[in-house]
Amino acid sequence: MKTGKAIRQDFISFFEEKGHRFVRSSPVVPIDDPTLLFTNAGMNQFKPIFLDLEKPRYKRVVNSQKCIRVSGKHNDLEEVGIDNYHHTFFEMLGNWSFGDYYKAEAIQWAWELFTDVWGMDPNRLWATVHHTDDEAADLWPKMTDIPPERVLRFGDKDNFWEMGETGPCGPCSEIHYYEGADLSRMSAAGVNVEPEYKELWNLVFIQNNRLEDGSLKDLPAKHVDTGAGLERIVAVLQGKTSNYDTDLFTPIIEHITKITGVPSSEGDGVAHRVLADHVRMLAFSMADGALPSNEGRGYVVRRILRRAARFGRMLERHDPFIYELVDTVTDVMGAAFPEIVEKREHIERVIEAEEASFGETLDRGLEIFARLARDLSSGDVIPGEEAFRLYDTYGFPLDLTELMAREKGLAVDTKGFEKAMGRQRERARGAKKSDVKLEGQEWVTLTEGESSHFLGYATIESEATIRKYRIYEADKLDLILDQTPFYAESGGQIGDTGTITTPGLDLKVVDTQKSAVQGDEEIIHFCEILRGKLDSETKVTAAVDADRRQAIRLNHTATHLLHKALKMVLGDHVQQAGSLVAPDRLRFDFTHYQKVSEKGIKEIEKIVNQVVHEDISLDASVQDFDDARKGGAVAIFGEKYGDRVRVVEVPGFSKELCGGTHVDRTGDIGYFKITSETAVAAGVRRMEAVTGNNVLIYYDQEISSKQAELKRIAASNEELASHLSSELSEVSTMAVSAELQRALDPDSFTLGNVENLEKHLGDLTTATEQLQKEHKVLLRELKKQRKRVSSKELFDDLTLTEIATIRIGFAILDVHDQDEFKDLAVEFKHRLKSGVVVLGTLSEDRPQVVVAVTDDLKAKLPAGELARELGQRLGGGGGGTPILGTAGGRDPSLLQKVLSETPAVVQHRLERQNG
RNA sequence: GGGGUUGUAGCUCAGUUGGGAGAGCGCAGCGUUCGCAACGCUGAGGUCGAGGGUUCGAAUCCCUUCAACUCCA
Repeated sequence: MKTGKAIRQDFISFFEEKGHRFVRSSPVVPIDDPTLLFTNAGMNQFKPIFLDLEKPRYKRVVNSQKCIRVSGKHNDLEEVGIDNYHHTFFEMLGNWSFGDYYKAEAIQWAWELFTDVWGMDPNRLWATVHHTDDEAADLWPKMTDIPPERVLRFGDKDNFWEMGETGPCGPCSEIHYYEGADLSRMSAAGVNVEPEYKELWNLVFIQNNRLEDGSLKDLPAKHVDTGAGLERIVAVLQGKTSNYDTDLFTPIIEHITKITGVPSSEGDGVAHRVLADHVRMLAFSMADGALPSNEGRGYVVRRILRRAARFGRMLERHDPFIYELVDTVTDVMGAAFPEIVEKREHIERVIEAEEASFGETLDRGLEIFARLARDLSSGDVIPGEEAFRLYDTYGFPLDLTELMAREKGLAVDTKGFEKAMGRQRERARGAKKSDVKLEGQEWVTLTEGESSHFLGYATIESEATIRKYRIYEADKLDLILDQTPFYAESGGQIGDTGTITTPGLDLKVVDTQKSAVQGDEEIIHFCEILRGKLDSETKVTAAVDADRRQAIRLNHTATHLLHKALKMVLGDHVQQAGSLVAPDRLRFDFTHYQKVSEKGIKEIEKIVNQVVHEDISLDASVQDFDDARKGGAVAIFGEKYGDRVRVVEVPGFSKELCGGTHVDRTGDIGYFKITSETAVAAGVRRMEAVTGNNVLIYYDQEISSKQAELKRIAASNEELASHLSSELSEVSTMAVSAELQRALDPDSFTLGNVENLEKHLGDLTTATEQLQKEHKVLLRELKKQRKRVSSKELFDDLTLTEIATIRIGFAILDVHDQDEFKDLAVEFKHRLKSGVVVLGTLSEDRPQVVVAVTDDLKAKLPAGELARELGQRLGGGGGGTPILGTAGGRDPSLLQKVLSETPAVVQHRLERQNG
């Protein structure tokens, strides 16, 4: 039996012998095509050639393309694993002619490969052509030995291929294979209808261009684009009816059986197929840089992983285990796709972390779903609101909810779900920062000519001419200049502030933004009028706030250094996910799947500070986008770049496409300090940092607040210790003061020396923690001591009386806290053996009462009821359980009186009960 | 940026119209045993995420805030 690996190689070798050039599969994550979530066909990487944007380097090409399909007309995620031939990840074998050979060769070679090389039974093969394509229909019997009656004609749906609404397209011709057991039952009527007829190879003849008006035009150059699913061909050649029974999948399925203990023959085998399929998709998407996240491509990855995890649970695996399968995927596919071998460890780690975090999410969701389903019976509909709550709050994907509902014979109100989702969208949109500021009043043109030329890389002050202005409030003015040193907010760097002046007008620039004005992108200066008013004068002096701009430059360069250091310490999966460069701090969001450890943060700081210390001179240059990328410059995904881009390089360290303003030398940054590390969303972390002088300010604030806290605790501990009689007090106060002395000693560090500041802050933190521990010990000791002393002596102070043979004891005491108060009442009650104890005290000048009743009397005289009565007499309230109640009021002078009324209250209660 | 959910013992979590903070597992000691596991007894371990407010009284109700998770943008 031929292996899948050999079959792939056969295909490539066959076409290489026919003069084709082998081209490596392009990444499954298309970086340069934001319109495409994943590479979903072999032609993706050749799209520019078909669109005539790029000249082909080779006229004949062969390849095996990694493809992912999770939605759209070709695939439905729900189908994957249910049947035997849908996949989220698969390989598309293809041969290509770019203006070279055409239909005759394509047809002849396809047939030759199938029947001669691979020895497929020609009696099982059928060909289809587009009903208008007489050329292909004639060629089939002519170029091959297929009988003419086995060439069938179909319409646009089956045999006309289009890339999109417009663009290159053409008729196609397919080869179908009948896999039924009984050849005599095979007939033309089954092709494109019955599942036993498998479409194996699609030969697309690109000869037309679809125009906007829907008409077709002939292309000057005709191309051949063919696609044959490797998995299906391997199934046919290995005599299997299921793709999952081929050697591309069986090692994975066996591995699943091994680690779950459930053979795929048990039940319908859906779970095994889903897992085997999904782990391939996960491994390949992650190898090419995708990461589970909550939007776009990353969200698709997450959904697939969650679907896999869900099916894993059907095999009784509730812990992360999918990541273990990656090993087998690399065994099967690694030779053809070395990237998954290289990235194996990374892939495993990401999958494991995501599995673990989803495990918790899933458990919660399953529980809520079970509760939901319990109240419903078969045929019922789960409300859209509930499905949405599962999704929105617990991250439980709708397709999972539907799946589980179907298992229980329930339906899901997906319309209601969509409605709830719509409301969510609206909320988010409504909260979006309004752009009202940029609309409103009309722009008035003062002078004509070039506008918004940015000078700010070289200078922060210049002469300029006002091009346009607009006034929307009496003292506010927006300006567009011919040229300006002001940087408009972009790439995370916030807009400059400063001044714009003429002899008759002083303006304060409060913000600078980029925006399209009458079709052109302009730099808009948002100004407040400090003095004068706009007259006919158009010449101005524009000056950026120099200190602020300088601080921004430090932070922006530091951001680049941080970005690179993160990649070095955490790995190449780190990608920028957002950034803010302000004068006082920088904020950097990036893709990473777990909290960055304390050690990692230190390491990152160290690397950045090392580069700062080396005082490297920066290079900035404008280059062609492609050259810049080839030179290794990092582009931010999702950012749009023009043909000409600015490249900012710290030679020997980092290189990024960036339009921002940077320092001249890394040494200008002075020092770099990370101030926080938090989560923004699952898979996205956020770091904040400060540079230069702000580092000192940061330490100053942190140290001051830590010192204040330390002093507060130290004072409190001393207060506690003074009440303690034991030796413990001396020991702890001594320890306290030693720590305190060291941490507060101003001579133990030198201001301006960052290492010392860092150490000092560390000392303060340790000292504070130490004192907090001691605080606990002291409190506990004090309580013990009080309890020992008080209970015996205070019992003697009780006033004892008897009402109807019930013993009543009451007293007013001094106590330190509520717990002690209650403890005493309980203890006194036990001493009485049978009876009622009522204690009163003043707490922060308010009367407090506790009532305790022994078990034998709790039915007759519930403590809570007595407390309620006493509380009312105190002008407050009360209540509690039958054995212990509390009460209180506001007027302290009432305490003595009310307490002495206790016997009367008991009497009253008993009388009411008897009467 | 805007929503939602969750923060209680080392871990997993209970905690009922607001009334003395709990269970299981784990940990320590003792007993049983030649020893281990198992078992029995005893014990330690909590700022109920933090800060305000309402109340006689808050883990519980209200507000603010922090953190984790999650969705939308």
